[in-house]
Amino acid sequence: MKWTKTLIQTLRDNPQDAEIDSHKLLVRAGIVKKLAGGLYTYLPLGMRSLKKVQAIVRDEMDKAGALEIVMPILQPAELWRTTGRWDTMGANMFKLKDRGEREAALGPTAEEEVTDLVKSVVGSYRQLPVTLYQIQWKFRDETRPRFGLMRSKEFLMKDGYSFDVDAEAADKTYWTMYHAYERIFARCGLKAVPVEADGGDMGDSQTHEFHVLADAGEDGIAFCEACGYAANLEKATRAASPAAAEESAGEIEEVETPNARTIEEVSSFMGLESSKFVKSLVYKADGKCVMVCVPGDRDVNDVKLKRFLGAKSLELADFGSVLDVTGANAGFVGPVNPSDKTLRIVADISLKGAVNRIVGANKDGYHLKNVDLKRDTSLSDADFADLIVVAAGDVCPVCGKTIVIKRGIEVGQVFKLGTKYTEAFKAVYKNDKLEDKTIVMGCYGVGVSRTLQAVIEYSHDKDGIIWPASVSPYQVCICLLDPDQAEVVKVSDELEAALEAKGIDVIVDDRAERPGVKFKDADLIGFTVRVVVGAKGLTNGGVEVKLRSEDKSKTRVVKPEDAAAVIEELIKG
RNA sequence: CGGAGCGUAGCGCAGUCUGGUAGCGCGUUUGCUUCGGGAGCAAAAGGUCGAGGGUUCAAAUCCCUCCGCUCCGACCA
Repeated sequence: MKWTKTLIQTLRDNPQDAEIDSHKLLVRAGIVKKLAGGLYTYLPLGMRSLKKVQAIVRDEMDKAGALEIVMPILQPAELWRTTGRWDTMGANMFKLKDRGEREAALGPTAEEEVTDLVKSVVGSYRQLPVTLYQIQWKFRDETRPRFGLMRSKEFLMKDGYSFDVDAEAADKTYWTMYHAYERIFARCGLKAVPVEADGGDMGDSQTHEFHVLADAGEDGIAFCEACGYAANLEKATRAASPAAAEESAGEIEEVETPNARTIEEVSSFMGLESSKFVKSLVYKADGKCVMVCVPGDRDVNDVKLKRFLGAKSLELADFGSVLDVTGANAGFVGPVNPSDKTLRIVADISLKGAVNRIVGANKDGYHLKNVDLKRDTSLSDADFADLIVVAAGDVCPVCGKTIVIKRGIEVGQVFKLGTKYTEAFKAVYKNDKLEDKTIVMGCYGVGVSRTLQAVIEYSHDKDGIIWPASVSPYQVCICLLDPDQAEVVKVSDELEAALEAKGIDVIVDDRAERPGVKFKDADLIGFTVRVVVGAKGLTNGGVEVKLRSEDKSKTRVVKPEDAAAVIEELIKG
């Protein structure tokens, strides 16, 4: 392909609306162009890379025995009502009506759609197991699209769904997919780490997220470098021990703390460390108020709390309810003697046995000193649990070493769904005794467009993108320095043909530009291999071959007739 | 949905406070010179100043309404 025959626009300046490197580079290198918030056009270069990621995903899915299908993006509301997700997913879905007032949604995912399909196609255990997948555009009405393709309203996703006869068979399928995912990301040039995640509404279902570690990542992950424990912050637990009884409890005492509401304000007002405080938050679990106490320097983990309480819904209580149950406004509430004596109080395990803490007094403008949680509150042993978000320095629940926190970009997830969807749809098969059995499901997602950006975030430098050969828009860029000299053009054309004959895709920068411009653009776009073909080089013995990942000073001068073979080796290596 | 900021040429920006012929850099087009890390000179094209309404002799600028975008937060099977 000749540069002048395609459509490439590179930009010198960073777009004003981009925050992270990969987003800036996506736009500057002419990979994508924004249409509106969260909506992007894939330009010719971006389309090529996107197709290469898709091809890798497709290849690994096929090898893992999954069958490709494609289902409608426009999904009838009825499907979603069957599982109740028309309402529970509600605001995240783009919903619409046709001229006959029939409701539908642009698919944000397809569990319902695929389960409905399988229910009508599968009837016998002989047809199982089966795994179906599609690579299809998904739509989510994100409250806040950001970071380019990272979180957009419309994105390309590979979604796969497995159907097995029982949990044991589903487990086997799960790990088949897990290993396929490891290969997919490795082939995209990524180091993606599987981390344990929370099963959400699916109860204790097993699930792993695949994350590419990056400072720009949106998700926090707890890691133990000693034993390899990795879990996202919703899920991560810690080996927490009750507070050591180092000191004897003092007399409880009321302190005036005017206008000091937050832990930060109160601790600086009183001149004490925030860890000496107990942060008390009032939540509504299934509509009923619950107070949660955690150390002042820690955050409540909503997922753990919800699970501990066995609640279906959980949200922070409104200010009015807080006042009703405690007798004070938010900022001055605490576990000691709330106005509602029936208020359920729970606390993080690390507060068990804690003495001499400071808590809100349930009286505006006051806090209590020297609180002994056992002596002064209604908390019993059963009210303590691991309820906080793990933080750096916590103790690994597996090996007891120290946990570190890193950030990651979630590029994929594998999930055991159990029978949540198949029960809702009554998707059953007949076993060999002609008994109806509910099919056991799993689902497996890869954010294809997000993976594309993750590659850039993972692999770039100050000059631009550094594409791995597997997903580079073109694997080789020939910088043709003297396009007006027939002899030079001939060498370039022959090399282009030789590379293409080897199945290597190549773009020839045949623009009437100065060398510097071509080098800058080649670096910015980041083609895996750059070849310089020019009159000067040819008189000095050949063409120059350089990997984008190599230092600028590093070049190989290669005889033109040997170049294709050398490049082939470099790409393989 | 709350808080903040921005919207002027394809891209990046100035001009708005203090109303008076719409500017700069990059990019684009043409010509000449240059030619190994985003060249120089010369000429040129390109704008309903986000939209609508109002004030005024006069509005990019002041006022009102709306729309869009970005960031922080909330949200994210």
